[in-house]
Amino acid sequence: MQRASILEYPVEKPQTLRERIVDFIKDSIVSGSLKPGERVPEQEIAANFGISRTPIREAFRQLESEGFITVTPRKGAIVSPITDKDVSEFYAIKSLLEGYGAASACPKLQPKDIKRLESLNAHMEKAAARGDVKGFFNLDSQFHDTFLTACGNEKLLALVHQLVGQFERFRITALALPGRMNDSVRQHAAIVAAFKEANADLVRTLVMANAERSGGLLVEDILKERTKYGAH
Amino acid sequence: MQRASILEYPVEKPQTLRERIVDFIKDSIVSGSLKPGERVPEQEIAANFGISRTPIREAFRQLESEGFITVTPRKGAIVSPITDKDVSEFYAIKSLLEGYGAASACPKLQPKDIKRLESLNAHMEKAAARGDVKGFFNLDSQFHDTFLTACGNEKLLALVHQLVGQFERFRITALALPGRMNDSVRQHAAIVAAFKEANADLVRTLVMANAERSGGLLVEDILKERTKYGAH
DNA sequence: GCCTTCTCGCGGGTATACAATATACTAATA
DNA sequence: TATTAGTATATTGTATACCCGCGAGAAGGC
Repeated sequence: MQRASILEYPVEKPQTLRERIVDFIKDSIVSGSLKPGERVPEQEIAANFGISRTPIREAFRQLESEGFITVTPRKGAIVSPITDKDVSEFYAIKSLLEGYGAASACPKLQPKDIKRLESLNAHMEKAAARGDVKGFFNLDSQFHDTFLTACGNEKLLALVHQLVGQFERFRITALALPGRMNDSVRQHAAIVAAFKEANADLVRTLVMANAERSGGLLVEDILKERTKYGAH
Repeated sequence: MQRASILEYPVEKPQTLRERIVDFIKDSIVSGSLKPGERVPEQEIAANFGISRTPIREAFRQLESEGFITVTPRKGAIVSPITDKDVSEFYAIKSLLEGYGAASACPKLQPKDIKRLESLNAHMEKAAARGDVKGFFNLDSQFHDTFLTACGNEKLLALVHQLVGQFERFRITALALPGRMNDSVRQHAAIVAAFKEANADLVRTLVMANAERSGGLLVEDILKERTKYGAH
């Protein structure tokens, strides 16, 4: 039984094999090394990790519930395909939930929260300048989490996290679209200004616009890609 | 997410043992025979069903992801405790999602959908008159599903289903509060009228009010119960 | 030559055995 | 008597073996 000698994660290290497998597969899907529609055979993973199928099967159940993979009995698991409709629907929901969260957070936001938002956006501007999509993405997540946490609705926060986790690879694609990061920095600045004014309705509108813009651009991009492939 | 076990015709039974276990535990929790905080030992279930622990453990992973149980490694599973804060947060989110879904469905709703809504509400009125909470609940679910389906956002529908499934026992409690069913029938009538006018904003407002009223009354009731117990 | 059917093998579903850990209980000591 | 350390037991985590459904490919009939 190998113990603790596998791989040390920075902060929180999964305890059970199942959790490690869940993280591994999620990362593989999000990073793109596992593509939508691709099969995910239990035995192969078991062999690669040198473990039995049991923890892997349990990981599959969890990943299935969270929407990462699709399992058909007696046939096996594949990475869940995601269509432009899925993306479009996702952004509509994200926009709604974040808009509400932001508006709710508005009267509760502390000066230090505002400072944090400003600081994060400043860092995002730098990340945009050097074209650091991944860094920008992380800062952006923190930006949104700041007001989603402040709004106090923990279920909302958890729900948004679940959704964005599933669509992470698409959101990164959206940020990588030309000009999108700088665009987003400007939108964030407007959001912070609205927070300062404690204008909840404006905050909601701006936050929703931020999400919808990302979504709109991304769907457009996906359709363009599809047309390109369709022409071939 | 699994299909709702409520209105399901007994045509197709779950194929795998795991699915059967998932349904069984869900039903037990929703019906109240498994209480929040109560332990859910693998072995006991395995013995009762005369099967091994393997399918049960897989069912646990799924139930955990859907929020029904809470599993701590090497300690075991308990039915997820639900606080008044959870209920309050749930209704806030339900209100948001359904409000949006209703508003989106507004311009798309066909005459037959409106007729369906009216018919369902008429049946609800009868159910209310004879105090049939469970029947009312089923009709109410169909009522909401009608416009959530019409809105076309499948992810939204799935998300709402996941949430309401988890809070089913509380929603039934809410309906059982004195006068709530007749109250709800009146609210539904107003919603149908707004749909007929194709007034999307009004529809959204009314649908949100419908959810918030249930939530408010239920939280009130929970707090009252708690005070009562605290006095003992 | 094509279609049908049977068989076989791959892979997922389940059972069982074993390892590891948390909790309860006991006992010993201050 | 109270506290704590040690042990026993129960329960979860993991590994392995077996079973069976499903599809691919071979074999035989038309």
